[in-house]
This record gives sequence, structure tokens and C-alpha cells, in this order.
Amino acid sequence: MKRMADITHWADVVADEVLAKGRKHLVATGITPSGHIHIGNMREVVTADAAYRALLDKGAQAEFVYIADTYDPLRKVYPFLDESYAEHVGKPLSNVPCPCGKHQNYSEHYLEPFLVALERLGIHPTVYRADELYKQGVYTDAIKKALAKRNEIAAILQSVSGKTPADTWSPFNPICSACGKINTTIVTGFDQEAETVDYSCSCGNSGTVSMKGGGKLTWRVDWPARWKALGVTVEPYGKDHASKGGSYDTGMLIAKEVFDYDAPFPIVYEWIMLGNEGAMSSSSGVVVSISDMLKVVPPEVLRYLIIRTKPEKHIKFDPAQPLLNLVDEFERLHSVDAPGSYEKRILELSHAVGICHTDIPFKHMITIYQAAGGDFGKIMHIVKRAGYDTANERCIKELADNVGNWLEMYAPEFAKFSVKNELPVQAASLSETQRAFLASFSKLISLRAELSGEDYHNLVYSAKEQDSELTREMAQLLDVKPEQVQADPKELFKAVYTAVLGQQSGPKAGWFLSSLEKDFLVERFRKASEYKP
RNA sequence: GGGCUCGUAGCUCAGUCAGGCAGAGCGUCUGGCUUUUAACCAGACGGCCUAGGGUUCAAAUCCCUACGAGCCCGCCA
Repeated sequence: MKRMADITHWADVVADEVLAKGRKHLVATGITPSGHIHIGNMREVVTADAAYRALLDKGAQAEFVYIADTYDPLRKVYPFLDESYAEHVGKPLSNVPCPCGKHQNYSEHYLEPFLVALERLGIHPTVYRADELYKQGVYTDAIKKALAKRNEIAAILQSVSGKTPADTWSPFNPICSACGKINTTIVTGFDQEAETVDYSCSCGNSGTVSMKGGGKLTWRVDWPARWKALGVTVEPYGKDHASKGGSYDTGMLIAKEVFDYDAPFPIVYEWIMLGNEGAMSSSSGVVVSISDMLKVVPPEVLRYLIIRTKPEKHIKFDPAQPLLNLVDEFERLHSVDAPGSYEKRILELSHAVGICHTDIPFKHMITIYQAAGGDFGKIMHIVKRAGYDTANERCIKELADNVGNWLEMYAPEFAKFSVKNELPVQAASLSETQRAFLASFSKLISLRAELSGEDYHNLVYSAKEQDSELTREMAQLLDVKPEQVQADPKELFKAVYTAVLGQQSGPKAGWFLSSLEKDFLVERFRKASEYKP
């Protein structure tokens, strides 16, 4: 039986295997920015980043690149697109107009927020855009080889994937100069000297394009061409490419036989499942975008979500209550005094630079935030009174913002409460004993200086003692002897929650009350005790 | 039709590559401060490791076969 300390993190296992082949490596990842880039896609880049970091840690000479497939055609009018996009279906994404009009083109619209998110996650690959790589001629050699060996590639596709490419099939798809589409053209000839390709298009047009940017290789050829052109040695990819006869299988053979290149070390990863809604998918609209998640939790928690799970296991992700457990778990791990080597490694790989930490737990801030009604001045006031370090105000602000967004976007109802501005009508249901308690409680609080959470807590429980100040006050109001006061603390707490929140339960009472203004409480409890419907 | 991955405590999962006492967190329960609530601390409960077979001195771990779950592929990622 191995102890946790003996476990090697999967990223280090990958690094070790890869290092057995050589010291110099290029880790690559790529995503098509055809829709909101979601946390399922994030798995790819975080996985790549983990492998990259592990390689660097072992002294390898490693680089990390991210290729945005901006030259892919728009496949269809996705549910989140306007119908007017019908005319753009088939055009390369970088030639399709931006949905909001503020970006250079369609792919930039989705790419930009993703790149911002990468920055926050502490992931810094060299970013390439496929359309630029093609236009710069990075793929030209590969295009020449692929066109020349068209039949060989077709044979590989047939033998591995079991389907015969059509006679008109070509590894290269020209962009039609008339209709702008890339998936409607047929290659009719090419010139290796001039580096041009002739085509005819189903729109009736025909012409000649340059190999530099005039079109792109079909996916199954594009991928191995990229390996060769950039020198990719390690690449994570989704299980969609990992099927028998899938694009990794064909890519591996095409790389070897057409481009004379060994396929990169594969890291196959599973999907992230969203709650009970199934796999995330940009085209179906079942999506939690990375940008949304970064509004809600620190980036390191998102990294941790990916890092702690082996790539081949699927991850269940739920941004509602289960997200709190994740945050909790991470905070706990973070505060362990002597973490084992495995835990330490998880933390290292989850680490993102430039993140600030506070010692305030996320869950605690949920209460503080709501007690303060979201007002940051009040939040700081409460935080200070609770004895937390307040020097790092910026970090506390970040945490408060996260919590505020979480409450608004994902929090289940039971986690929410609000301190009512007026006495809640539920006060009508208070019993005589509860009223007497609130009146006495109000009076005693008003006579004291500042009370701590514990003070409040103890004061409530003092109702159980016959000779306490509270019991005597209540007895007088109820016109009975102190020993006849029958106060169940449970009922008293309910009275407190009813008066302040209009509900039967709430956050840990003593601590909660200490985060509210004393004068407010005195007034509120007095009113509640006198309330007559 | 073909393939991949997963199945371990109520829940989420480590541990499987490299066989050697069945693990963690959460939840639950109990306890700690005269103190049931949504902060804190300690402890306990909790398991035929999906099933069956094989290899082995020894199997959650390796092999085979079922079953269950999820997913992918069938030149449109």
C-alpha cells in the first residue's frame, strides 16, 4: 500500500515518460474559438500547463504554445447566434463578423475573454492564430507535401478510419474568392513552383489561391502538419480525437509517412460534466464560461479542480453548493502546516502568480457579505471587528466580489438571506415568551458596550439560568417568578432570526449578531417585541 | 456497427501504471467551552473495493468474462 506521500502526480508521470525521449520539448494545445470558451475547454490548457510546468521543474528545455484554430469554417448557425449568420456558414472564423461588433472578427470575439482568463489562471503560452500561421507560410511546406501525397493520405484515411475519400477529396481546402467559403471548393490542380492551388466552387466560381493563406488543410491533415511545422512533442486532446480510427490515429500515420515526424506524446483527457445536465458543449449551449467562473472563485481553485483529477477521469462540476466544498477543500489544503509531498505538489501546480490571499474563508465571507448587504465599507468594518487581517484590502475586495457574484449567479436559496430594512411581518408569529426575550435582550444589549460574538451567544444562553439578568428581566415582563420562565434557547434564536431576517434560521447567531450594528439590533428587537399585527 | 474511459464509505474521489494492513475530504453521529443552528477543535460510525473466474505465498491493483455508467468515432473536430 502506498501512502499519499509516495504518489507521483500525473503531470510528473507524464514529464518522466516524455523526458525519456529527450530533453527538449514543445507542449501544444489548441481550441477552436467557435463559441464561448468554457471550463471544459479550460481543462485542455490547464492540463497542458501542468505538463509544461512539470517538465520545467525537471530541468527540461520546454516551450508551451496555444494555437487558436481561427481558420476553421463556421460549422453552422449555433443556437446562440443570430439567423443572419446563415450566410457566413462555411467561411473561416477569422473572416466572419464579430457578434458584438467590437472585435476584429468572430474568432477574436470568443478568443479575447479566453486569453484574459488564461492570464489570470497563470497560464502563459505563446499564442498563435491559425489564420496568421497560414498567411505567414508556416504550413506551406506541409501543404506541398500533402498535395503531392494526396493518394497516400487518402489511403491512410481509408485504412485507419475505414472510409474511402471521394475522388474529388483533397487535403487542402481553398477559400473561394467569390463566396468566401472554405468547405464548398474542389481542388482542380496545383503548382508547386508558384505555390498556388486551382479550384472550382459550388457557387459557380473558380480560381487560383496562394498556399499562403488561400485556404487550409483539412483537420485530419492540419493537425499532423502542425506537429511537424512547430515541432510539437506533447499535446493533450479530448477523447473525441482519441477514438480508434480517430484523428490522432490518422494523424500519427500521416505525420510519420507524409511529414516524416513522430506524433507528440498524447495526454487524453475526459470531459467536465456540468451538474446533472451532462457534458458541456459550446454548440448546445450547456456551458459555464471560464470568465463567469473567474467572477466567482479565485483562479487557483479552478486550477485545483483540474490538477487534482487525473486527465482520464471525468470531472463532475457544479457551480452551486458543491463549488463551496471545492473552495473549502482548497483552503484547507492551503492552510495545512506540513503538507505531504503529494499535497504540496498539487498546491504547486495549482498555484497562479499574482493571486492575493486573505485568511477569510469563502464560506465566512458569504455571511459577512450578506450581513453587510453587500456594502464594502460595512464588510471591511465587520472583517476588522472579527479580528481578521485587514491590511490587504484589495484581496478582501476580490473575495467579496467573488462572493457577491456567486450569491447572484449560483447560490442555492437556502444559502441566501438579507437583513431586512424594516421589521419583517413574520414578527407577528412571535410568542409571548419570545417577545419578552426580545425586549429584555434589547434592553441588556443597550446597556452594554460593544459585544463580541461570544458575548451575544452567552447572553442568549443565559436565559437558561434562573438568576441571570436576562431571566429576571423576562420574568418581570411576563409577570412570573424567574424559576417559572421557560425559555428554550432554540426558540430564542428563532426569535432573533425572525426579527432580523424574517426567517426561522440563519448563520451562527452570536457571530452573526456581532457583525451587525448594536444600535440597529437594540431598535429592531424592541420593535419586534412590541409588534402587534 | 466499432472503440475508449470509469465503477472503491451516504456523497465527491485518492490509491491501480510499479501487487504487500482499505484511504482522504465532505456529510452524519458523538463529544470539547454551562452552549443542537451555517465559524472552530477532537473522536466515532461508515466498505463483499460492481460480479464471476484466472495468475500469485499475497490482488482494489495484473489477465479473462460479464454487468452497470458515461462518452467518442463512422472523412462535416
